Amino acid sequence: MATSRKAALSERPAAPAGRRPPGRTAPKARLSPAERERQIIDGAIAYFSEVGFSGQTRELSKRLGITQPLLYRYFSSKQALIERVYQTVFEGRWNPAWVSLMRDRSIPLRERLVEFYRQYSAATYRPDWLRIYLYAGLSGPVLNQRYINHIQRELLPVYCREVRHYCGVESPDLPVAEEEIEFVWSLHGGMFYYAVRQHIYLLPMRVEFMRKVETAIDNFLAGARVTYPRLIASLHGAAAAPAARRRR
Amino acid sequence: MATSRKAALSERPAAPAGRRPPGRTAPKARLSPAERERQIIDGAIAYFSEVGFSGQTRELSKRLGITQPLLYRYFSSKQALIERVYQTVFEGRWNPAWVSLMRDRSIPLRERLVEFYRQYSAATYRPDWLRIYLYAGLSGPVLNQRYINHIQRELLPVYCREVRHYCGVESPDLPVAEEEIEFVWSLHGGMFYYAVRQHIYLLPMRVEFMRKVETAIDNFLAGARVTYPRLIASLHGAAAAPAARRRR
DNA sequence: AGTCTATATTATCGCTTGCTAAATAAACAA
DNA sequence: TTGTTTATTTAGCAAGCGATAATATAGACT
Repeated sequence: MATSRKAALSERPAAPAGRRPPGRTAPKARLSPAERERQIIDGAIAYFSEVGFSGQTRELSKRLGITQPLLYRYFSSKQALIERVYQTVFEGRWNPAWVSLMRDRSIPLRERLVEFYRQYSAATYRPDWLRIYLYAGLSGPVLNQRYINHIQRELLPVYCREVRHYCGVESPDLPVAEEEIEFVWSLHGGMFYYAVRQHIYLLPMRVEFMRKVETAIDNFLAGARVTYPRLIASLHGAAAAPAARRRR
Repeated sequence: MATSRKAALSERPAAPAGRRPPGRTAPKARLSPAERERQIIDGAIAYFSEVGFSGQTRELSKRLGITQPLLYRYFSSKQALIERVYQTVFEGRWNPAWVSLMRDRSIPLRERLVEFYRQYSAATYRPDWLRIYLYAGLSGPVLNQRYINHIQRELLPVYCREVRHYCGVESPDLPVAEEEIEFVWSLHGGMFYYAVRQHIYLLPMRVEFMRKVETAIDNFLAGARVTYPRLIASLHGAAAAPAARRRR
């Protein structure tokens, strides 16, 4: 990400590379393939997130300060570049430490959730990520399915077990049910839609994000104290009956 | 443009249905301008919601069973057609009765909310609406801003006052604050994201929508009983202090 | 029927777009 | 220096696209 900023700054050099002062980063001249590739990907993320994937390769190359055929030396087709953009954005911004954070019972659950959304929003609730995420979803569900499934398998079950613990209804033997996953999706969805309103619809947000996060988490947890035990009980009733039968 | 206006004006009793070759449904015959226009718009909604607004007019006309130049007899440009699609989708599916429903205290608030989401989801949480809504937001924020502002001004303040009533903290003099609006957005956002996962990402939803709605509303209201009075109190503290001074 | 008007089609223009081949020039090795 | 390599540019094709003018024809009216 720091690299993306750096690359963005080095756009639009004036002089057509004539000489190369030693020790100075030449703005436009020959770059090493790795460097150039990186620059193209970063530029493509910025460009496509702005105009969508129907944006033209000529305009992209113009913004990069290179000619359009050069793109095809590094990517065999526009589609190949697009898929590289997807991959970079989706796989590059997930932090596995978030799962550990969520599991860390030395911190009150409320604070864990607040801290998680602070970090998660800093990584993904940004215009480029959100726009590419939505463009991707509209052009084909596969990548978003993978992303959602990742969250649903890695993060949310932990989330659920911690909410169980918080509500005093720990059932280590009872696997996390779909109803529970869906239950915590509600909280997550509220945050996501805030980000969409802010960064995609560009609405003036009159309540700061972290303040909203705290309010939403407080309400979620206060409600969970009441409704989560009921939810677990209904699952026990439905799931434990056959299990009990098996036990006999 | 002139042609499309003119065509729209000559809105004859439509359905000329009398002149049909006996025993054979004429597939491609001349239609009245109103009929043809309607057909094009409906086809455009289906087509663009599927492939996005960069879809080609030739392919659209093919699906409609007409030739491509005919589109230009009814719409001066592709952009004009697109804007007509926006207008039809966004303005055509909002039901003002939802506001009255939300205000109807002869029904318990929980049931009002459930019923609202039953109706609202039937109208808007559908692939075509959601896709056009997202495509629109990505190509420019104006229309979505208008839609969100509509919800935010017409529906959510009512929503908030009913939640106040539910939580026993009615303050008719205290205008609905931004914090309260944002508070109820959380609930709404959770529903929206469910719809996106279902209809855009095409994920297998293992908890039925209305069941999720009930769980989410129950949790929202149970939490509100605890947190909403605190929220209102903090607003009173901030807003009523000057008012109290005035009272003296 | 025959006439006329507006609907619909055929043919095509001009521009854009993804992509490629050949030419150019910067870096490097001898 | 000279030669080799390869990053980069110049030039351009072929298909696709929005849009228009000219032409044909369905259907209403007398």
